Amino acid sequence: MTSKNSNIEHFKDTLQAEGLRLTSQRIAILEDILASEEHRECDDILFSLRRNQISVSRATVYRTLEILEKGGFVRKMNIGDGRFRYENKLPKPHHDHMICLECGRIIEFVDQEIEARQVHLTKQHNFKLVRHIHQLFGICEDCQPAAANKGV
Amino acid sequence: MTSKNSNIEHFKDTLQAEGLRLTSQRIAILEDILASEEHRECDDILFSLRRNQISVSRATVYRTLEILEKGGFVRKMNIGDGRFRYENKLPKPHHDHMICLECGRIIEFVDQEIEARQVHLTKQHNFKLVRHIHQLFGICEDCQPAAANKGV
DNA sequence: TTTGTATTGAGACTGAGTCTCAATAAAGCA
DNA sequence: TGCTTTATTGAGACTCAGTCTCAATACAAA
Repeated sequence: MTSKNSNIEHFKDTLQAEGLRLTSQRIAILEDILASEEHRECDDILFSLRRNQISVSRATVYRTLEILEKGGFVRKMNIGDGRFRYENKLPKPHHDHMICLECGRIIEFVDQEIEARQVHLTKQHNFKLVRHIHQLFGICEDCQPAAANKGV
Repeated sequence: MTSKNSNIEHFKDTLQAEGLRLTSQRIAILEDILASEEHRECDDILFSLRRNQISVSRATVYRTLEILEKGGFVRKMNIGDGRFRYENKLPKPHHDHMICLECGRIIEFVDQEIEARQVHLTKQHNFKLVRHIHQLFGICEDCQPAAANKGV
């Protein structure tokens, strides 16, 4: 609760620094994201808000997600299926993702050796690394029996 | 030329095996792709064909790219900007990409250590690895002076 | 050559995400 | 507190890559 409130305070400061206003919609969206550890698409967030009797338009969710992304509150990710996912970024160190092709489950991972190799490789090409995407697609533990039955 | 013809033969076999027909449009699209080492989007291929006086509809290019992808002739890639890129996959071993945020240039790379770590990490999670995406975004050598002037 | 059917082209359609604009509501100020 | 300025919101129009439809065309087996 304390950390949640401090996040709201931090958000307030971020908005003020940019000359943006603190609205009930923006707070509701941030709170909804802080309360979830999932990797959700815009409509998941929209419907989650609606379940809590909070009515916000889709446009406002997209607009707020953009502000939250720029402010470092959420991470926007593309898993290649045409829709962006957003995850609560605040308490988390950097990580990449394993994505189950069967059930969509997302497992987070980090590996220092890979991180170091990336730096090494980009240096070789005199390429200034800004960010990276590393996604491992496959079948998660739970889906392997099911996938085998389907001949995958 | 010999290898190009053998690729066309291979394509012919692939089509036949699936009960699909060998049409002039399909050959033209494959030839255009075989002649390029770039990572192009659908319209780049379409316009390249038009420059060579070959008229094919956009729908047919998309349909053929799907067949070529399934047959292992092309690789479809998503660099997160909302449009898919296609690259000639035939003579190439597996590789990943560094993508310049300034000019869009794509540099290919492979690293056996990273490949090995991926296998190791997925095994730890009892996750069956099928494919992966590893993209390093940043500023390429040529764009670094330009980017510095813009304050990037 | 005929015939059955896969393929093509043109344009309608889809769906995620963005934009527009009138109505609303923060927030600084009197 | 009320006033005023201007950012924000909501609804729906719009965009754009990619897919689908369907009548016309053209492979390819006989």
